[in-house]
Order: sequence, then C-alpha cells, then structure tokens
Amino acid sequence: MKIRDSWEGDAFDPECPTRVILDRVGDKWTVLIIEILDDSPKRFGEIRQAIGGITPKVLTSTLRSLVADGLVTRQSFGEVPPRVEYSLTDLGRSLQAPVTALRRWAERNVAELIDNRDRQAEIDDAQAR
Amino acid sequence: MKIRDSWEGDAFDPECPTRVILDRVGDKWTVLIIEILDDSPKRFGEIRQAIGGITPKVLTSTLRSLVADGLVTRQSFGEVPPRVEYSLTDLGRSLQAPVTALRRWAERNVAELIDNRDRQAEIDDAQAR
DNA sequence: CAGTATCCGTTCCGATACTG
DNA sequence: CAGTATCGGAACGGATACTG
Repeated sequence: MKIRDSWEGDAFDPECPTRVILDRVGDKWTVLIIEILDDSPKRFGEIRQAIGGITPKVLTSTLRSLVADGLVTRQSFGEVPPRVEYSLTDLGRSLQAPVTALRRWAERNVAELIDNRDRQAEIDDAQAR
Repeated sequence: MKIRDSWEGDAFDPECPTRVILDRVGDKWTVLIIEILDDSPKRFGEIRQAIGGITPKVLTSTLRSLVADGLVTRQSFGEVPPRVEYSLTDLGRSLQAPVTALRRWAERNVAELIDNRDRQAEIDDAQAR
C-alpha cells in the first residue's frame, strides 16, 4: 500500500502504522530527547550529559530512529575532533505540544496513580497469603 | 522552562512522573483501551472485539495494570455465564484528553513519518553499497 | 463468557570495551 | 568527540490450548 501524505491513520485498525508512533513515544528515551532538543541544536555529548544514565550505544540508536522518522536532523561538521549537532525538525517540534500536555497531566496526577498502585500491591500481597 | 534541571535527577527515578506515565501510555494497548472505554462500560469480549488482534492473555494483563493504577474499574457480576464490565475512573477519564491529542497527532502525521522512514531506508541502502 | 496456563521468540536496553 | 562492537539478562507480548 502506497501511503500518501494526505492519508490519515486509524489507530483502531490492527494493521495501522499509526501504532509505530505510539511505539516511538513509548520508547524509553525519545520524549526526553525531544524535550532536551527544545530550542537550540545540541551536540551528542550535550544530550548524553543532559539525560544522564544513557549509554552511547542506546543514545545513538535512539537518535538514529528519530532521524529516520524525520523528527530530528543530524548535522555533522567535517572537523577533527568531530562535531555533530542534533536539532528538531518542524515535525519534531509539532510533536512537542501533545507530549507536553501528557507530561503536564503526569505531573498533576502521578501521585494519585502511584498511590493507587501501591495500595493495589498491598491488596495483591494480602491475597497471596 | 526549568524542566531539565529537575529532570536530570529524576531520569533514574522509577517514580518520575514522566517515566511512569510514558511507560503506561507506551504500552502497546493502553491507549486504545482507554479510548474504547470512553463513554459506557464495556465487557471483556467487547473490548477484545473492538481492538482486534489482542489475545485474551495480553488483554487481561493490560486491564490488570490499568485497574492497579486506578485508571479503570472492574466490576464482576456474580452470574453464570460470567459477566464483567470495565469502565474508566475519573482519573482515567482525565487522561483521555492528552491521550486523544497524541493519537490525533499520530493519525495526522503518520503518513509523513512513514514516508521519511522509507526514504531514509533507501539512503541507508544506497550507503551500504 | 471471561479468563488461565505454558511455552517461546523477539526486542529492548544496559554493561563493558574499543576506535576513527 | 562521537561514536562501534559484543554480550547477555530481562521483559514484552504472541500462539496455542485449556477451564470454572
């Protein structure tokens, strides 16, 4: 099937590629990177420092995916030592709004959710005995 | 926006708001279930039919997680044959807005993203030779 | 009808070490 | 500096068959 720019997905269709986007957003580091790239371009090392705890291998593969999807651009300056800058594309920037909305929701409600989860864990625990 | 400063330390924290919510939203079926439960309570089989392609085992475990997080309630009527209804809690309903925004972004932009991805694959392919 | 019980392949992602 | 190369554990989720 030839997918055109005018084609709209239907997330309820099991065959729908829309799910690739949900997979993307659900990726462990994607959203962090998108928020870090917010305004200005960032170098590989800057992103790595900003996130903390991500290994170069994983950062590389995550950035590759983002570039492949057209959410991020990679610019390599032919210098020694090497300098590479990553920045958001328009598409990537357009993803920020929904992602930020989600984060806001998280900040407001995560306490309650964690509370529920802990309480449920206790119930399950009591059930087990 | 001062996100990054407070973010850096939280990235390792499993209870970091963004992390918890994104894990949940990034789950393969969560978003679809939340949208399906929209208006009225739904039975196990109804949800299964509506989604299509989900196995009972996976649906069960996903629903369990949603119940544990207090996003969904499970009501079992003591009948034979059994009848069980799932519905959104207030917390679950409040998650709909941001999640729907995300899904709509996905549906609007998946074509471009897939297009980018295909084009990138061709470039990589050419590169390899 | 609404789940359980097993088995199992894939994918993700971290640790560690190395390189142009 | 900006990556690569390898290895391995663990979690996710699908296939299939069974049950109260």
